[in-house]
Amino acid sequence: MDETPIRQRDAVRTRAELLDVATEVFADSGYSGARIDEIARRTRTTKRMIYYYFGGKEQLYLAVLEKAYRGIREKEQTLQVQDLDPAESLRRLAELTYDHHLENTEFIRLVAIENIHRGRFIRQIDSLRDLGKPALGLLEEVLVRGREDGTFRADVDAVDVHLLISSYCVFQVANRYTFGHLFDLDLDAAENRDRLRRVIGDVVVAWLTAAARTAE
Amino acid sequence: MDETPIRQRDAVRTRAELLDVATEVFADSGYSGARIDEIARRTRTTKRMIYYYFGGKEQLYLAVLEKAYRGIREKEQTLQVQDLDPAESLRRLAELTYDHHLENTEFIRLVAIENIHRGRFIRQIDSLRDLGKPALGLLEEVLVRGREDGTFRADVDAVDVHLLISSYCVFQVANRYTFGHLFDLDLDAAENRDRLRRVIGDVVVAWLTAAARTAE
Amino acid sequence: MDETPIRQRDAVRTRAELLDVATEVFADSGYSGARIDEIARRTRTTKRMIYYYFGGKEQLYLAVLEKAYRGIREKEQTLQVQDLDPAESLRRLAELTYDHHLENTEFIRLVAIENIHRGRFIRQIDSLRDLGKPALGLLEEVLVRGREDGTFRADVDAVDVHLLISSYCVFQVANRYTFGHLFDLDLDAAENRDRLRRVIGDVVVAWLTAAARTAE
Amino acid sequence: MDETPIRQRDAVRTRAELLDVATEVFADSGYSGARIDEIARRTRTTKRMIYYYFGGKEQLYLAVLEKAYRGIREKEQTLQVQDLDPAESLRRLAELTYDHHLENTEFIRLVAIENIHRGRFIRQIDSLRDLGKPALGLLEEVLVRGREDGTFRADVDAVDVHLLISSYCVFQVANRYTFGHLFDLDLDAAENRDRLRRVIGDVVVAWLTAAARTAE
DNA sequence: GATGAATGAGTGTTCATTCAT
DNA sequence: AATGAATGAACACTCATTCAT
Repeated sequence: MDETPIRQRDAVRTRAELLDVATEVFADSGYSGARIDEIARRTRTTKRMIYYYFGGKEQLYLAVLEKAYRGIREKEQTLQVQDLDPAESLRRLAELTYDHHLENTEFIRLVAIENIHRGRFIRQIDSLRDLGKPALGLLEEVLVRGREDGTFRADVDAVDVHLLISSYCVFQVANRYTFGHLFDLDLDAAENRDRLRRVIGDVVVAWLTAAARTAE
Repeated sequence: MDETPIRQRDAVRTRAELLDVATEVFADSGYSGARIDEIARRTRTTKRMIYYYFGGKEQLYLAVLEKAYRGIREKEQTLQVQDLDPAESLRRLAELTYDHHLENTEFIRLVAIENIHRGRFIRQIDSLRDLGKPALGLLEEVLVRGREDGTFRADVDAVDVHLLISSYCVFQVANRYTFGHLFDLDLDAAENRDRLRRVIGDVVVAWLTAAARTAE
Repeated sequence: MDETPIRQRDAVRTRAELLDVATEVFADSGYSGARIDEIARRTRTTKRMIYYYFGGKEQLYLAVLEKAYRGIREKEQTLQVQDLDPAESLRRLAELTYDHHLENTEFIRLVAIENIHRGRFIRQIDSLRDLGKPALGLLEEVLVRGREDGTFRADVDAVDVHLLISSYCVFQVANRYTFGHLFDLDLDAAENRDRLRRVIGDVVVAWLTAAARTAE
Repeated sequence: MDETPIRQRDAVRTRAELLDVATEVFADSGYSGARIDEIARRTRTTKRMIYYYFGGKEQLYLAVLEKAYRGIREKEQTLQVQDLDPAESLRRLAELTYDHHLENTEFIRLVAIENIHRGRFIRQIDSLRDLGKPALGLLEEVLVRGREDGTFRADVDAVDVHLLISSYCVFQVANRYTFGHLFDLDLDAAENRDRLRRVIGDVVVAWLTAAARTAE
């Protein structure tokens, strides 16, 4: 099946390895803090190859960023909540998002790094523009079902719900160190996770159902 | 009245100026990305003074971090919500926090940077340990009032409410660039602010009042 | 014959040149006083190369130290005194050592520098541990021959003889400036050398033969 | 008796303290390696005072050097060997010199440092020129007595004997680290001192008496 | 006489990158 | 396609010293 010549297959593998290691290093140290030398050292190749395959530090970072975003969106596509009632679907969606974020700390860190740089790099990756929107589709679907059966208030946008859920879940990962230090609470500890996951479910359901009930 | 010698007054001013400029530069470029030379250049003094007053890049960053946290907590102390009923107090608190964060983007950025470094620096500043806890006092007070008059559910902790509000408000600032790029929504735009502020108020009130009503 | 690529041959030459110049500069100015910039300036390359080839100032100094010691020991191996009677062999050995030291002032200076640093650097060079011992072999041989034919006293160790000779010869070079200033005697002047060389020969022969005669 | 005003007495004490600490630091680290800041830190005053009292690093070092040499010569004046026969006097002188050097390692180190700098500093201190010569007086006296009673050979100069003894004794201190490393012999260890002291006594007596006996 | 504040010039080191085959 | 050698520019930091009262 795979008729790619050995040399080329190696090239592909080398490229992939560089990308993986670079992802780790950038996520770990930030863009300025990451060292080309360290990336190379953690690889079976030399740093010369980074220039050969990617052209430079910035292009390598761009490749890391694009791959990370694509990977995360692909995983999101697999969420399944259709067979539940609207409120339960919403709660489920929030809690799956919560788990999803805790499992992808590397990605969340890359996003934080990118924001430190005011989105200077992501703005260069056109293919990522509006990449988020499809992710709203599933949420929108749930909201429509909830509005139709009168469970959910009608004045809340899918993007606002997404913003709320994302904020909460991203914060757990992105701000875990300062929050932990100041409030003496380990957001990453297993014993807190169930409660923290339930909170975001409770919150979104309460929010979406609140006004609806009020309107009764 | 002020008999401090001129030279010493200058010293205080020079130190303060260095700290202010360093705050800007670190918030702008991160720890690794910040340049001692740039900080000095933007000042009336030379980079030699950074070593004279602070000892080095790391100590300067630590001073920046401590000052930023102290400043933010002092501002928080001035919030006033006592004369409102529990739900309105809570909404008010959330919305004031929202404004507060949007006005202190530099601080939020420093916090993000610190988290990229896994809290390595903040951990060295003992005076900041548990600095957050007093900030919970006001919120706790509101929750107690709400529980007492039956408005609020009793099973929600102040720290969890604070986590929810902080997440939402921090995200607005910290993730504004990537979120804006992916969802084509400018979280910083004036035309969105009122709605976004109202959301967090609605959310916390809905959440805290939801179970109470349910319990009826 | 030599199929080493030009680039690599250059590399070897560049490294060697750096080492030679560094030897001069360290011997001249001591470890702290030596300047990386000056070493580079006296070379066809840049100071960047010092870091490329050696890693830093300390490693360069270590390389200088090791090379200097190895060079000196290699030269010592070439001494020939077998065909003389014990007393003449000993005198010859002392006088050759004398000449040897006067010809290697750079090495003696490096040794003095290293002692100022309490042997902190040489202790890191395992390959130099016990490097001196082989140097004792030749001397030991002469002493044995002298003891066997009754010329030499039997209660003197080779290492003690070596210590005496070394002391005298090293002092000529290492303390030449202060001794010259205080006693108005130029230890380096050609007109003094013959007498000073004869002294150490006389001394060791007198010492080793003294007790033997006494024992008669 | 001492009517010096308090302020001036303090000045004298401060100067003396600076000199003592500077002696330690220079002897420890060499001229380039010594730090003005460290000297000040180990003092009850500030580094500004070094400039006030001495003018700069070089002048401080010169003061240290002069004081060290004067101190050492004063101690040497106290040696007493008159009441022994020539050979025993000579042996005694060599062994006292040996002890003297082992007790003044700081001075020996300063001398080594000065030689590293090719006597550049000591040459500026005219008062030290020929300071050594008086030290030869005692030795000269012994040699004369020995020649007169036929014990000592007549063709050996006091300065040559002094050179031999000095070489041996200085080496014990100045080269103790490298010699120890290469020959695995601790020149500073108590268990070696008696033997090493006896060696220099044996050597000079053997040397001075050898030719005399030969001449018989 | 005494001193806290300030500093210019350099010091060892590191960075991402390109040269030359 | 692949690579070992080389590098300019910048980097954080330190030194002995002087300013200004």
